[in-house]
Amino acid sequence: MAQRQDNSANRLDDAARAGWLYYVGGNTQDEIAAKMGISRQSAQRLVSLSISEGLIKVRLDHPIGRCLDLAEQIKTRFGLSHCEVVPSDPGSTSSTIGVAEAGAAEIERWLKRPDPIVMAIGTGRTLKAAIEQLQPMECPHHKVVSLTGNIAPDGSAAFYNVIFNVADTVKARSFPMPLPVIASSAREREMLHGQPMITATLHLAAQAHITFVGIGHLGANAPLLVDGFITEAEHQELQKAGAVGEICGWVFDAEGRLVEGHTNNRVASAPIPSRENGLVIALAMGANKAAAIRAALLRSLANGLITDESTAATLLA
Amino acid sequence: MAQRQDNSANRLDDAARAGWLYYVGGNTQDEIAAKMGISRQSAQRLVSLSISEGLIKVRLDHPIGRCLDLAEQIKTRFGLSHCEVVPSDPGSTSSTIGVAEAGAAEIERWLKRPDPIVMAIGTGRTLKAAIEQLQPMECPHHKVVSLTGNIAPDGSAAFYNVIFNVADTVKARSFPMPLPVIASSAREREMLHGQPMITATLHLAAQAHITFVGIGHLGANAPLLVDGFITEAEHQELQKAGAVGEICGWVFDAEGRLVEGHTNNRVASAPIPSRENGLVIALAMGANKAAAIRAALLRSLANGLITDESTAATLLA
DNA sequence: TCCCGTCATGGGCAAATGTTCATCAGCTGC
DNA sequence: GCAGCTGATGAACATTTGCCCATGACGGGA
Repeated sequence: MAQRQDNSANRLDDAARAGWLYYVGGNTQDEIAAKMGISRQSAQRLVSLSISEGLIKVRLDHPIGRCLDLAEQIKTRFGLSHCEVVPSDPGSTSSTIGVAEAGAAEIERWLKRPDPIVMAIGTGRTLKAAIEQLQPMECPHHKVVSLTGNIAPDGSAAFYNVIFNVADTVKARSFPMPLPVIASSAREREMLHGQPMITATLHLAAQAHITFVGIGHLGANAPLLVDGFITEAEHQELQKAGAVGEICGWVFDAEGRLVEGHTNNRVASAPIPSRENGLVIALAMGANKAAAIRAALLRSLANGLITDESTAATLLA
Repeated sequence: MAQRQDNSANRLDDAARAGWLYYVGGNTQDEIAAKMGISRQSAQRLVSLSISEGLIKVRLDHPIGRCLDLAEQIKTRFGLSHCEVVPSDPGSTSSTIGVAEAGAAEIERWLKRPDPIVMAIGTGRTLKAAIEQLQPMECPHHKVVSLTGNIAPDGSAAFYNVIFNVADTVKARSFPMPLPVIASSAREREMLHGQPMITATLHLAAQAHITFVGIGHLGANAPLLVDGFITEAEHQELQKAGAVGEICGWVFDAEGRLVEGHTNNRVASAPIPSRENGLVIALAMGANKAAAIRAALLRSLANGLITDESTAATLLA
């Protein structure tokens, strides 16, 4: 067992070393093989392992003119405090590519501040992808608070709740919400929210200086539905009620108005923190989310956005 | 002029976009060429431009990354051909931890070579610890030669002379030096070195392709003193003469110059093999050795180093 | 003890990448 | 208007990389 762990730890060490030699040191795989005393094929495997394990992180440090233009236009059109547009890869089917990296960079910028801040974190695939790009750092002076419950309907941990990942990576004090994401009734929600610890966490969330949220759509394969937070019937009801998107489970229509009744009566998430006193940045891209994003921005459910070029163009069209 | 700026800005924009598609998007250069409507060669040039312009930032998220960075800095600063930095264990008081293992790995890499080589070996605690980590192997085609005598002042075998251990473990032909470490006089040294077998061994040592040495300090509890190779009086004289360290008994000052006279007149060790034609790797770590290590590297008494993170940081400070 | 599944290894090959070189467009100065 | 220079371009070639596969080592279980 110890042997096993040694081996796998060594393997990662080796992968890191190979990845460093390759990407930072600029060696060829042959050179790496020679330096590490292994075959070229093994070196290749280590290099590729260093990528697949996420040891190597690549970031682009240059604002592309067109993206800057789009960002500026979106800021003006929707009255945002912050907007970032990353290049699109027309061929890629990834729904987070680029936005995750840019989101991570923005989160890091906030965490690097020496003065203590409260950062609120939503949930979702995009946010999770962003968190995975975070650089490990030491931020014991910041507080990171989750806006959503971390219990899935089947009782397991909600997979896309990322508060623990964040806290682990940046060593900040974390405030999860030990709640279901959507309660079984309005009554239950009130009861849960009445618990002193939850109340305190909700209070903290409301004070967040900076918030990062994902935006979910409510079309076919809506994340809320796929992840089992709502039933097929509820999904159809919500669609019938005009719902186009959701943030932390809070469902809104094409004008960005929260849908009255339905699941919104039972969502146990904290309200989206104030956009008057703080910055709420949404991370979202993709044609199928465009309507949801536009709606959220119209009513200022978020006052910041990180998206990609083609989504930005769609929003402006 | 405006035109010029536009062009160069566009070019950087394109470079950024190409670099992004390549590194973040994972496209091939052919795909980038197609998407951007340029030839593959142009795409290649843009990608390479994005690197040379520093637009693309690669980061390695692994403790080992810091070590590799330090190693690179030390190589540059001291003009070394080889440098390896192992992670420090802040809690450990061992003076060889990590370095011994890394040294053993490096020795093994050399011994794995199919073409015959001459490996010279110094002496000391660190080196002994490294040898103990060696994997048994069959290397009858290599020669291992000792740089130092193996007779302690009291006539016993010098404890930290490791040539026999090496030879045993790797089954190489070994060439020990049946001499005292420090002769009783310069005359005696000349006489001893005049013996045909010794002369042959010294000649062999001078040709070493690869040499591993330890570095000793000359502060309190200097190994030379503790092991009885020099007297308390000699120790004080050496310190007064500015000595800060020694390699194989050859004492040098803070600039890495061999101290004239004193014990250096009587040291029976072979001279340190050529750093022009071969690689001389020093294994050393620890705050109390830092001055000695720095001195040795400044004058290129060694052109390779294996050390630990905190020592590396000290060397660069 | 032996069998079988798992996994690392290195050979071989196709794809991708990097480099060199001849060419050519566009600009500068005469 | 023209020679000369600079820098971009793509063809051709050399190198490097990614991947598949046969092989063999290792470990767990019958």
